[in-house]
Amino acid sequence: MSAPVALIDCNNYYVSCERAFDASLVGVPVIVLSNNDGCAIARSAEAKAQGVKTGDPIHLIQGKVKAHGIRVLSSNYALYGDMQRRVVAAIQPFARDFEIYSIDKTFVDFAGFEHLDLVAHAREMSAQVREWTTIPTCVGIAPTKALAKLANAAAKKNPLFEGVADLRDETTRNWVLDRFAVGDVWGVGRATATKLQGLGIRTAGQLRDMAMKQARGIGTVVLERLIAELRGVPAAAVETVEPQRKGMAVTRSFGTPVADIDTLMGAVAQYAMRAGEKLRQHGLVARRVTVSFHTNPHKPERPQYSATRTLSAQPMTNDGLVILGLARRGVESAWREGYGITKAGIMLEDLVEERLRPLALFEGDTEKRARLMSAMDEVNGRFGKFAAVPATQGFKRDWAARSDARSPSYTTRIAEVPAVRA
DNA sequence: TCTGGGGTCCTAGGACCC
DNA sequence: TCTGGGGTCCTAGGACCC
Repeated sequence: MSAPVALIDCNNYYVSCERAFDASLVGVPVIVLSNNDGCAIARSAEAKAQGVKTGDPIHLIQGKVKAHGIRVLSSNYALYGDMQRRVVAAIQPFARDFEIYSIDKTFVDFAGFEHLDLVAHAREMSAQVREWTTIPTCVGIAPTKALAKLANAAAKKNPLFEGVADLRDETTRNWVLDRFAVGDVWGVGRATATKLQGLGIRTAGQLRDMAMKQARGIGTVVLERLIAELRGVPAAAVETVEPQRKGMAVTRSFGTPVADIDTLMGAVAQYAMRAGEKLRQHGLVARRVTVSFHTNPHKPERPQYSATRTLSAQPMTNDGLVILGLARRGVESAWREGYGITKAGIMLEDLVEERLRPLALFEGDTEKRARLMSAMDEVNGRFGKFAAVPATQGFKRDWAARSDARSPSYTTRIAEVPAVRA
C-alpha cells in the first residue's frame, strides 16, 4: 500500500475569505464574480441552495439575486492570495511535505505519519486552519491523489464523514466509487464524460474497472493515468517543489468591442506593461512574446477574426517597454479593419530565471532600463496602478472591464485595512 | 450557455535535417 | 527525385483544471 495522501480543500473559498472580514456576509447567500464581473465563480452554501451554478452569467440570474437578496461581490485576488499564505502556515506543522495545488487546495503527504489516527490528525489540521483564518475546510485521505480528490468531494457532499473522508479502506472506497458520477471525477471533463457514458460507464467504479486499451482509445495517456490512480496505483507524486512556470499571460475581455487599432494598441500597451511587471515580480525573463486578439466567438452571426503573432525578444527580457515594442509590431501586422474586437492578450513563454539569463552579444544599456522599470513598479505600488504609464497606453480606458463591487484590500493595502472603532 | 482569466499537458501535422 | 527511417522543432488545437 502506498503512502497516504490527503487533500485539504477550503469550502467556498472566495466567499469564505470575504466573510472573514465582513460578518454581514455570514449566513446569507453570497456570490463572487469573475474578473469582468461576468459570471459567478464562487457561491456560498445559501447561494447554491437558491440554484446559482458555477459560471452562471450574472445578467441571467438578476431575478434570483433580487428575489433572494443574494449579496454580489467582485473578486479580490489580493485578499484571496494573502489569506492562502495564512491557510498554508496553519497546515504546515501537520506534515513534512505538501504541495500547494491551487489557491484553495493543498495536497499533504502523510508518509511517515501512518502510525497516527490520520482522521483525527486531519481534523486537528482542519481546526487549526479554522482557528487562524476562520475558513472552513474538508479533507480527503487516500492512497493516490485522484482518490484523495474524490475522498474530499465525498467529505464535502456526505455529512456522514463530518468533513474528513478516509478512503484507504477498500470497502469504504468501493462504496463511494460506485455512487460517484463519472463526470464528477477529477480529470474527466464534459467531452470525456459524454464518450464514457456512450460506453455505459456512469460511475467512478466503472471507470476504474475499464480496460486500459479502451481508455486509450477515447482519451490519451492522461485518462490511463487517472484509471491507475483510481485503482490505488499512484501515477502522480505530491510535488513539494514548485515547478518552473512555462508561461505567463495577461488577457482581458473588453467591456465594449473595439474597432480601431489605436484603442486596441492602448489596451495591449497596458497588458504589455503588466506582463513585464509580473515577470519582474517572479524574477523571470521571457524569450517569446505572443500578442493575440479576436472577435466574440459566441456571436457566430458576426464576421469573425482571430489573430496571434509570436515574436522573439533578443536578449530575453522583462522590460515592459521592450515587450510593448514587440507586441506593437505584432498588432500592426495582424490588424484588419472592420471587426469588433472583444478580447486581447499578451502571452510570455520560454521563461528563465533572471539570474540564469543567457547573455546576448549586444545588450545595450539594460541596467538603465532595469532602473526605469523598478522605478515604475515603485510609483505604481505607492500611488496605485497606472500612476506611471507609457504614452501609448493612453489615459482613456473606455474599453476597460467592469469591477463595480470589489471588496477593499483588507490585508494588503494599508489604507484599506478595516478600522475598529471603540 | 448572452461565457473570466490564467494555467498545464497531450496530440497531430508540417518543416527540416541527417 | 515516383525516395527510408528517424529525429527535432514548431504550431495549432483540444481537453481539462481552478
